Amino acid sequence: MTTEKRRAPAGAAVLRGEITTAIRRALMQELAAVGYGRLSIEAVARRAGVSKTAIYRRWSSKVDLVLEIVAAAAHGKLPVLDTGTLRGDLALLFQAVAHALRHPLASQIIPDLLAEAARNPSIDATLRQVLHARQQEIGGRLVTRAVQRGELPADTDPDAAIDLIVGPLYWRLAIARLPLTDSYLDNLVESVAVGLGADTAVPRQRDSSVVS
Amino acid sequence: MTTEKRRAPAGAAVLRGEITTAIRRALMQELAAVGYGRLSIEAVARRAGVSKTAIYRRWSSKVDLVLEIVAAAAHGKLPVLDTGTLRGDLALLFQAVAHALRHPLASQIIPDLLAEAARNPSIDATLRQVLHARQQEIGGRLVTRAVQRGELPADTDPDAAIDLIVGPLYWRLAIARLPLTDSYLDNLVESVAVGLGADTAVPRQRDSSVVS
DNA sequence: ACACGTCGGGACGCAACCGTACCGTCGTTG
DNA sequence: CAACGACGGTACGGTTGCGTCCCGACGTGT
Repeated sequence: MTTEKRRAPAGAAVLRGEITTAIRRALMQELAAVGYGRLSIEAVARRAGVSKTAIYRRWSSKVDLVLEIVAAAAHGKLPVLDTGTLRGDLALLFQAVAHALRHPLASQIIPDLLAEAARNPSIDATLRQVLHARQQEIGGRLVTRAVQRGELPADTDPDAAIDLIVGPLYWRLAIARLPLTDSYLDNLVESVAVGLGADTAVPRQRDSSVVS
Repeated sequence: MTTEKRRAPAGAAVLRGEITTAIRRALMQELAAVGYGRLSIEAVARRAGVSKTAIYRRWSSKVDLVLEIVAAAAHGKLPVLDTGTLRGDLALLFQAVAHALRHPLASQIIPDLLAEAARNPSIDATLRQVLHARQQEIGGRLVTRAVQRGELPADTDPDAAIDLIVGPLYWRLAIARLPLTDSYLDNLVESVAVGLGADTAVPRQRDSSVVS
């Protein structure tokens, strides 16, 4: 390999970032429009206003393209949350999830890819990495802190808690596609908190409320 | 139209039920294998061991085929439930849903079609008819009876209740694809019941910092 | 026994897409 | 300033699937 002796690409021989950006945007739109199953490279190229070669020079195949872009888009989303109370954490988490799923692109792409993950190991692995792992981490932290505060029983199952936290919101936004109001979110916070095992009603702190 | 004067088809000129059945089965398998997006009539015909014509004689297009068969398969599933208690109703409903989603075919087909419904009005309408409407009906009845028994507050929002009931189980089975144990279901029944506003757990005192 | 008429099967034309090879273009580097 | 070399775009063969048409086969009703 004489790669060391060749000079680095420069000038017109370097990838133009604007075109890469256009491909990314077109892919997301196309993914939302037709889904992963019907996704075609040619359609992405048409929508982006570039040639197929421009895509194949950057990614080797359809899965590569989708995985890289989706992973990048889903990375660094949810914030670190520590409001001091279980209900505060839940409210913040729900706001973040709701905001993410309000994007029409996300609300169409995510269910589609989750369904595709059931039959495509590569997609499954990537989604588990960027979505599930992240949710488990955040949910696990949320539960752990709540247990430490004494808001939840010590034997709370983190996985079950995540189901209870994420399930209802995901169902409403991504499946049933019903509107989401502030009062609904408030009620959901209370329902989930109580369902997890927290004391009912107004957050009367039992003792020291400041734990950080 | 002289259809009245023509005699009815008979003998070899009548649809053979065995072939119709083979097509149905092949469609479900193919749908689970490649999803609605990539579904092809030819693949269904190959898998069923019949000719394309056999399919086109029965259904006019791909959407017709999928909609008719899926609607039929999803029809008459969930039982009428009235166990006398909210927790009993929930346990029974969860058992039914879990049983339905245990079928690998269903657990792959349903999320796929739900995702496809976001962009295909025909599928959306059909699914709302056979799934959502049914769930809303059952969930609504469950809530109504619980309210009448005094187990739930009178102002319980049926839609929100359905999110809380169906969401966690659907998430675990269809999205996260984690295993489902009896103890998990028991805990889920209790969590959902309490989350909906029912009195906590076994008639212990609400002090219950120790919950097992 | 015969005619009826739909059956399932194979073949065809058409369209879309994949992945690649080739072409002229263009900016940087020596 | 000239050569380098990857750039974006077009064209191409191969593959797959759609929807339709024609064919012989076959079982019932007259």
